[in-house]
Amino acid sequence: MLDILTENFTNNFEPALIEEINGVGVLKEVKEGEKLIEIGDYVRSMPLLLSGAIKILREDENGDELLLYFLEPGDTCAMTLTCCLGQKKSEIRAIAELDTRIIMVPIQKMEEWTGKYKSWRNFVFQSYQERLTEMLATIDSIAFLNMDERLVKYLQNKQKVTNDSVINSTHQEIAYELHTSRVVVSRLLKKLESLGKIELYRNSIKIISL
Amino acid sequence: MLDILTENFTNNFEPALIEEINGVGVLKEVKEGEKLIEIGDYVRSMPLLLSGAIKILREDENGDELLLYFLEPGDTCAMTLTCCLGQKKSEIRAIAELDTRIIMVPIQKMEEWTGKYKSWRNFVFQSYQERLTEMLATIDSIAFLNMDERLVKYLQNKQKVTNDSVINSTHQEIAYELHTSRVVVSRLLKKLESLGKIELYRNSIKIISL
DNA sequence: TGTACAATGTTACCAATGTTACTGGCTAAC
DNA sequence: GTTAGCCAGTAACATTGGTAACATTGTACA
Repeated sequence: MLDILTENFTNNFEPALIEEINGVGVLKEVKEGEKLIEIGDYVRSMPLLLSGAIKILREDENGDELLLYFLEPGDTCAMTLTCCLGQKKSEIRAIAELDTRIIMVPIQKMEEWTGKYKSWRNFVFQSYQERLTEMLATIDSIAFLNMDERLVKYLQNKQKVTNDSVINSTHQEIAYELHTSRVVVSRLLKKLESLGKIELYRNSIKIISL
Repeated sequence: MLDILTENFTNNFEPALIEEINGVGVLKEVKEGEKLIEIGDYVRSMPLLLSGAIKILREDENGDELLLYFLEPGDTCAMTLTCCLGQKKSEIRAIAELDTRIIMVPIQKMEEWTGKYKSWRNFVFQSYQERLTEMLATIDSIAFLNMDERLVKYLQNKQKVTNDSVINSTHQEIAYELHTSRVVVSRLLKKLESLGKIELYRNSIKIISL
């Protein structure tokens, strides 16, 4: 695990900290589609993402979903931080977008390290910053863009995160994440296909150029 | 200033920290409507809000606005924190919603204190948490609610922040903050009035019960 | 007092999006 | 091979909210 850590976080963390993480952290592997955190869960440890990707979802009282953003290698979940510190329940759902490896660090350590390691503090602050920025981007999309533009952004984002120009999702799944209906997604995808920007197949979408 | 500080932040900060803030902080008074930060500004100091309220706005490339949330006494601007640390430009606009008093703290101090004072760290983390929570609430509103419900929330929020059941805004101003049009706001307000929930006057709205 | 202008009221219409319903194709499981 | 169920395409229609245009009212000020 020391190797993986050094490889992924060496730019940020001093060796002593890497050593400590290695001492208390627990490596966890999750399969694509597996749920990591459910809304209402209490969170007792903090994830450091080594490989793969995790999608963070919001849900309203009717069970309607909305994709907030993706976590990528080197990221941590700022929401989790706050949950840990405040002993609060999770406000979001986290699901592995790909097969993913994470290191789980107990909360107490995380608090101790903020006093002890400058690099850790910077890491935590940077994580918050990134999350706030992602949230702003999400707000921009919902507030200022039409559904067709949101769909394009969604596809681009998905391509980037999975590093694959073929997206293996059904229209229904996309509709959930954008909080719209399957019919609307089908309609807009068909339009994109007729413009030659994507190709549609059963259970998958091939991105040509967006 | 020491008095004001003790009064507003004594629950959070240890005396030594209050002392330090008192030493380097600069008291600033801003009038209602005055702009504190513009999108693209570099931010060099961090605001601690003593009294009044500040509204935080987002804008897209067309100049369309959207109200994100309000800062209230005891709050600080998490966006500013990240801007300071990362030497980034502001992503948001900040305007005094009421006559407001703030203490401006230089960035260098803020970084120093995160290593030195546990209470400061907690304050900063808590600020981030509150901001993330507010952003989630904003996302919920935009994504899951119709305009009539968003308008009601807006009015409730405004009432709470200003501590006044009379809202002194034009329909056009409300439309900007909700990112909709004046006609729509007028339409929906009229409906609320006919339901006996508000009373409409020129330049003001009186909230009866929402 | 009259004029100009800002704020609001109101209507008609349109575009975007959501909803419902039905179709046929594909595929896994038997 | 048959069947059941998921997936996608499509049409028809409903709803929400945005746009344009114009009328009316309130207010400041010449």
